[in-house]
Amino acid sequence: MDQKTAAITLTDVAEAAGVGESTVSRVLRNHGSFSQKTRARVMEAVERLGYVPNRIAGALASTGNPLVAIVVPSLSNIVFADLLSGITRTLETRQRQAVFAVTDYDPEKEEALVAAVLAWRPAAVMLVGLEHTEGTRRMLRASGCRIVELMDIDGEPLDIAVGFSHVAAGRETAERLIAAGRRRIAYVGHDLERDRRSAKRFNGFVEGLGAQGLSLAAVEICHAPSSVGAGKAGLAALLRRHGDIDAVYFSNDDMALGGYFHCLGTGLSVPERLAIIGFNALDICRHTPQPIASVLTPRIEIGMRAAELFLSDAPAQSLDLGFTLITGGTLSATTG
Amino acid sequence: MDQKTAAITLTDVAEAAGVGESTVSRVLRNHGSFSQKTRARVMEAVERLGYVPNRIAGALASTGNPLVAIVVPSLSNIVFADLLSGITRTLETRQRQAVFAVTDYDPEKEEALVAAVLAWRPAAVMLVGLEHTEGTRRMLRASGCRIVELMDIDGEPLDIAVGFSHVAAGRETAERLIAAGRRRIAYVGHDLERDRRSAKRFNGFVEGLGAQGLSLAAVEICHAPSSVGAGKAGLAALLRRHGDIDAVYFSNDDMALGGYFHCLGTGLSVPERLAIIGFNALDICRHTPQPIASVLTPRIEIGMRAAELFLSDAPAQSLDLGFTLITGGTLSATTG
DNA sequence: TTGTATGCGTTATCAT
DNA sequence: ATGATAACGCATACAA
Repeated sequence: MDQKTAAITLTDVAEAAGVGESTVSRVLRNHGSFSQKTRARVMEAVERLGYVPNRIAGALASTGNPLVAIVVPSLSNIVFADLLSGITRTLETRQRQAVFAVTDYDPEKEEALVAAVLAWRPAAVMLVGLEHTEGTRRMLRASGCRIVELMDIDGEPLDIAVGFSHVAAGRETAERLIAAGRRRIAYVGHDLERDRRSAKRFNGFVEGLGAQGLSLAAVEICHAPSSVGAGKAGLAALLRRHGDIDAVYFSNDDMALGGYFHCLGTGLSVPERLAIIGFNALDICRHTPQPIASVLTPRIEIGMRAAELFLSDAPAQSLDLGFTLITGGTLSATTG
Repeated sequence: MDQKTAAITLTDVAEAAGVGESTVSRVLRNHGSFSQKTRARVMEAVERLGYVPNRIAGALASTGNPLVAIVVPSLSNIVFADLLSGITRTLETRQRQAVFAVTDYDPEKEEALVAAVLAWRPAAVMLVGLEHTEGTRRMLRASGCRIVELMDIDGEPLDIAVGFSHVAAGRETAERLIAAGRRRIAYVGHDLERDRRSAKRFNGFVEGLGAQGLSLAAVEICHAPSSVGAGKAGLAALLRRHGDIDAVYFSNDDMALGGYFHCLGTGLSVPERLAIIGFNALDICRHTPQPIASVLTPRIEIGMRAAELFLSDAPAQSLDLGFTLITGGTLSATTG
């Protein structure tokens, strides 16, 4: 059932066109020289036979592999989907094919998956974050292919890194909250051990508070992936213990959205009684009755720039694409 | 910089272990027979040299290709991310690697991308929906690989189809709205030409209304991809023209969420004045102050089952995984 | 149990 | 401009 029609090959085309194999190869890749007449004959044969070049064979024979490996922690978070979009959009323009894998935020699994994709001898492997197991780092370095670490620049990249500083994002969020007059500030977050970047934001946030002589009034951590439900439950739990807080920093917008829904449901006035700020500036949060304050991260652009750097054979570097605080709405709409 | 360390090959390992190449190959794939002693020597050499098998060469040499191609319309919709998760999760257990591409809902682009992935001679290509260009269908059939069409079973599959009936989903939604006592029913949707499945739901919905002697009281279409913003603007526009409708069917949950936010923002009471129902049952919509009525679609399961069918070499078939109406909340919480 | 040789479908290097 | 031919790195008969 599989090979009903014995796959037709370059050789078949060459024969049908009455030319040599290398000629067909040259015509198809538009590389080297050939007359327009032979070109026409070759193309005719290709059309007639419905020939589809075998890239596996091509990749083996040629030096450069057109495959690019992408390894992300998750797909349920829109952030990584955006990243993927940016990357593939750029890759397509250069005939590159993406092979990808999902780690579920597990460093060991990441190591296994990196090993798996490396077996395809990709021209580059793009992965999220700067934290990897020693084994992962070793394999990556030994592979000789380009390595692109995405979304984070707080640390030493293996080769190319494209992202922004999560520590700075956390710190600036704290500063903004304080500038808005908030003092009893809490944090509601998710699994900090697995999501290293949210941990960095948390640290930056605490540091930002400390710089102004403040400390966290309360912390609620949900030991699970971020989700709207977790944010909602997290804020509810936190308020039960600390009814007096006046602002909450959520580990990301999914969590913040849940918190906001909790307030809507219980009639807690936002931002008067409680300010809310998240992270990522998801599209959804721009359309809630009150837009949710957040930090806009250039995810698609990160993906695109990362792919471009690799495609243009750029030197090793750490590229900071920054972020943008978006306030108003659930923070200081009227507090100034 | 690329090939600083000349990639080490099977031959190198064989030499280092003092055995033949085929022996190394057998040991590594745990296939055929070999003594434990040689096995140890081979593994030692593999470890020492840091050998990573070249799957490109392996795929070319062996008959079966471990690559599976996945072509989806978009990534910004969680639905497809879920689908991907389900597929890759299952594929991983069998050492299959996914190559993927995004069509942006463009049939022509789909054709080009299918051609591109086919060049990798995948064991299967999985794509969304049953509608494809004639060219796409021809290529797919000629390829001889397994074809898995996802998310839709309203039509003739090329090989395997796994999904549910969108027509039925639309029809049942209409029935439920009517059963809840709604009569002045409207529709707010997005780009029906590109998203064929939402068009099918729309048709089923209209048919469902017609069966009860009703017809659509108003329709608002946004000629763009679905989004929260579009849903919000769409409902606002619709209510401006038709203030008397008592229920709205949204093309999906992103749109419905936007509509719901519009109601929250303007104080329109839901579901008393206006019932809202969407499609997909996104996680977010389970946590809004009122859960948004919707149709739960088994996206992850569709991905998993699809991968399983292909892996188990199942015969051509159309597998209906159904859907589940979730009401309450924004529909008939008290209307009975 | 193990090694040798052939082939997979290209690309690339040479001649011609 | 074109055609042999040797890699590419592995799997797989087939022999030993």
